[in-house]
Amino acid sequence: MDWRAALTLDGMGPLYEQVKRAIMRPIRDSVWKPGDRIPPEHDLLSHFAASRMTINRALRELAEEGYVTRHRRMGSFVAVPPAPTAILDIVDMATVIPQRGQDYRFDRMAREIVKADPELAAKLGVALGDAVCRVVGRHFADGEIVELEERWINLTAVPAAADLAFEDVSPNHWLVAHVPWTEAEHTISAINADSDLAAALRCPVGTACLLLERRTFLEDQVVTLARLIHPGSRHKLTERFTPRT
Amino acid sequence: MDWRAALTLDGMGPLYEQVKRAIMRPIRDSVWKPGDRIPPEHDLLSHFAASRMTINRALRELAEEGYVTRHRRMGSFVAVPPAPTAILDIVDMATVIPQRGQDYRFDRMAREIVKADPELAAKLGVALGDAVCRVVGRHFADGEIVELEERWINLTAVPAAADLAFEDVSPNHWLVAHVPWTEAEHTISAINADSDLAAALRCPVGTACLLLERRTFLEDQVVTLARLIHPGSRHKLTERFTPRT
DNA sequence: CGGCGTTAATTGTATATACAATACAGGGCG
DNA sequence: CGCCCTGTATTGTATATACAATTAACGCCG
Repeated sequence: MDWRAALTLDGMGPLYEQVKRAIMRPIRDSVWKPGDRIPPEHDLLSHFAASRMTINRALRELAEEGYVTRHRRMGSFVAVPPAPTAILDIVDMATVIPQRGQDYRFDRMAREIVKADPELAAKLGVALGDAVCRVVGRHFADGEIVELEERWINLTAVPAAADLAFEDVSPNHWLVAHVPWTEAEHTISAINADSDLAAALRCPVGTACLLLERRTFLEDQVVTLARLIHPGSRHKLTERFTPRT
Repeated sequence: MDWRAALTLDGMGPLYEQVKRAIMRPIRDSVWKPGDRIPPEHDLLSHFAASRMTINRALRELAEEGYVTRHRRMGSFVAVPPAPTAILDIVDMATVIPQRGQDYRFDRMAREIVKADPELAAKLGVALGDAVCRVVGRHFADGEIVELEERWINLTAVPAAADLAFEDVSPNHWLVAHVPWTEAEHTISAINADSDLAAALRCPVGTACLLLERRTFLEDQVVTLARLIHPGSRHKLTERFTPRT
């Protein structure tokens, strides 16, 4: 019954939006965790002194947005956060591979702090000579190389990364957990493996590889730059979407 | 007043969803074009014999989904579709290349009506032996080969395609202009050019190429299947997007 | 104890109604 | 003519109410 103290209206905007925010607050703050029960409409209705249609609209929209799930007779619950699987979404191998029941391992090959040369400075949007953390490593699934990751981190935007070794945890995995972002830019192309790449991927020279370059932004500032390379024939990436006609 | 004939309910599912589909039909079929006025709630209400809340919910959700725009006192209008620039969106070379100031040409290499073999039938979701139109052609920009298109069209879903030669206009261009769709599925991979592909693209054997396979759906029915192949080193595809949360 | 019908809690949809907010349209008036 | 004021069409939100659908829980009965 103590949920009543946590759910307060903020008096701004339409009532149904206030109710949405009131319910999102304990969800955002992890006071209510995935699977937890949300009070039924009838209780919220009396608590907020609103009509059921208003409460229903708030919960229905939260359900459409994926934050809660609802079932007749059973009630409403905090949703489990969706696993990101779409291609160009942030795919974190450390999360995806175990989900497929495979054994995951990250193998760091290099890590250094470099000063930005003109090309890197332009791509990262930093000043010439600014410190950038560069990490190279491989992602394994059941012992097979799934992805080669070459990563530059803007230490001006993410100073905490300077103290990390990235020996067992990939930059990708650490970044998605610790650094917020607002926008991402992707470039996909196909390249032939040169001798260095072939050695790193343990594939024949000349093999067609899928190269995904990603720049991640936080409010117009480039946070990080990644080159993710997949041995082409083996790994396909799919997504499905609906048009925004 | 002739809009009344075009707006019919289909009797399936909740009323507000039927109303949504009824309104989407003329929008999807371009009978109502961007900027066109949608009848006000009051008129729809009497036409469908529904309450205003139901009509309002249908239109409100269509607005949230980006298909219509609404303004108090002014009414509801068909939304102008956002310019399709994203990578995996429908990219029509015949549109994009002239926009870049380059000279565009389509060169048809083959066209045939085939009967679906088991693999094709499965991919297109048609019965074994159903008629399928297959077209192969190349897209040129300033005389250079930019894309090889191999296309299968489900003639059950798009019978009109049986009468077209696709000599100068690509299947892609014709389809985006004439055939509505609701969903698309993409698979991206990298392949090495074999001798046939190398000949078609006029590139060395073994060149890494970007292969984009696209299945386009209209209400769970596969309309068309495309294999779009780009010489990898030269052509990159980019998109930019914001996270969902 | 097990199967089966009943009840009840909860969400899903629909209607009728009301008032507020917005912004165009038209008229009165200087 | 230009300005303001009011009327009005249209969408936005809120309430009260009703019935349908789903399914867990209960209780009855063999």
